[in-house]
Amino acid sequence: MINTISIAVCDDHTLFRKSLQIALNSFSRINYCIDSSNGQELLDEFERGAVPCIALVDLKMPVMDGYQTIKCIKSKFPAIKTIAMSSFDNEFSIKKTFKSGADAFISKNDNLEDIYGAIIDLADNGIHINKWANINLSNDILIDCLTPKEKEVLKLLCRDLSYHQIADEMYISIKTVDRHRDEIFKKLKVQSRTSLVIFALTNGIF
Amino acid sequence: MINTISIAVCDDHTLFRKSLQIALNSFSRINYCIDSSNGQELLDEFERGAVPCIALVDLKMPVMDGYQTIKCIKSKFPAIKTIAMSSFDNEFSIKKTFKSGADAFISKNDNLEDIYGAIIDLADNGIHINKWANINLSNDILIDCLTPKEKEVLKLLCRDLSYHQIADEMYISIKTVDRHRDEIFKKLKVQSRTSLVIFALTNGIF
DNA sequence: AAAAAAATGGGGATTAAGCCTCAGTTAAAT
DNA sequence: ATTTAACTGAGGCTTAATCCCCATTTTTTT
Repeated sequence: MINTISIAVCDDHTLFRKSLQIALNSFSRINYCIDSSNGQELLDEFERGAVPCIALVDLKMPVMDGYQTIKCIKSKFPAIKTIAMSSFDNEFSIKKTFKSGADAFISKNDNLEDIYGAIIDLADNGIHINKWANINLSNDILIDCLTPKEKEVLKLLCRDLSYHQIADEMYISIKTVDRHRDEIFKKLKVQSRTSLVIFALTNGIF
Repeated sequence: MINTISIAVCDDHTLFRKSLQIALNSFSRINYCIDSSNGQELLDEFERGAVPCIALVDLKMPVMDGYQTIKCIKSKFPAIKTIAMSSFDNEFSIKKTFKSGADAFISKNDNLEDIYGAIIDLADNGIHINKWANINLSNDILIDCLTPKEKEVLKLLCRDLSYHQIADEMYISIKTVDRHRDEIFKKLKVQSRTSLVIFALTNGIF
């Protein structure tokens, strides 16, 4: 057990990042806290030798999102414990987070004490039993039940491409695109691409 | 000029709200800082007598959004200076913010010093020349050029209602809905409701 | 009072979306 | 080796969306 804990905060919103940094520094056991505005920047810091005990990573970021960032950290710096932070506390985000190898998940609706609790747990025991972890991660949900091709079609549908354009992009026939769309609609229980876009954007899917 | 400044922070994300609160309290001239998670709660606090010098209000909140909240504050507690905070620093949000009667606009991409600067300006001089204010607020942009009826149609289009449903909702004919839509498309330069939804959601219009 | 902007809605046309069934092929899993 | 899941695509259909044109009435502005 280490008494002083070093932290890295990674979030694209400066106001949040800097505030959280100050807030965390007010806890006695946290001795210092670096910050960066995206995943790439964070990894660069680590390469330069500024390696913390724990990294707090926002999921929605430009350049390199939180999932990718956590994956990279886990492969290059396995000693660093990672905590994902997200505004979207739905099953999809949480599941994807743990699949990326994160050690904990914190919602932006949680309290500072929750995040500090996770930090302490990870620093002292290397593990944190997440309050979000039991949100039935067992049964497949929503986008997770989509096949690779269906996900690709979904992504293009949400970029407002027509069937024709999607067919061109994927080198398949319009009819196949239509079949994929049909499956997506049934699996996600929607009847229009508008619903799909609303779903994807409000849940932070892409 | 008052030496001690009291603040209220209103934001639905607990983690951000509490962090900002701690961060602001670290500035010597800020003596205390209350917080609430939505506009209604904030106004209730004010009614109860907890009236601060300055209110920091997030624009995107449940129950009552930032624009409405600022309007209410300005009508019921005109002495309180308001600063809007937003993740969306586009012309639309900024313009709408000042129309609501806000005294300043702060992007969540700004630094803590920016927000502290705005607070000091407002507390000492009652005015803050915003770095965002000169972002050509003069020429009409995007959604702002829509008529009231067009905005209503836009809102319903983004809720994935069909023309038929919109017509029913607004007590007008489908043909009129179609004409409104036509105008919206031309004004916002889009060709599909999907683009419209993407535009609205990624810019925090609704 | 005159002009401009907003709201209304009809006619009509093309295109895209959505929905269903069926069926062959390929790849993965048991 | 056989079942299962994924990918592929055809035919055909219905409805909704998109995009023109036009005209009238109401409201607002000048």
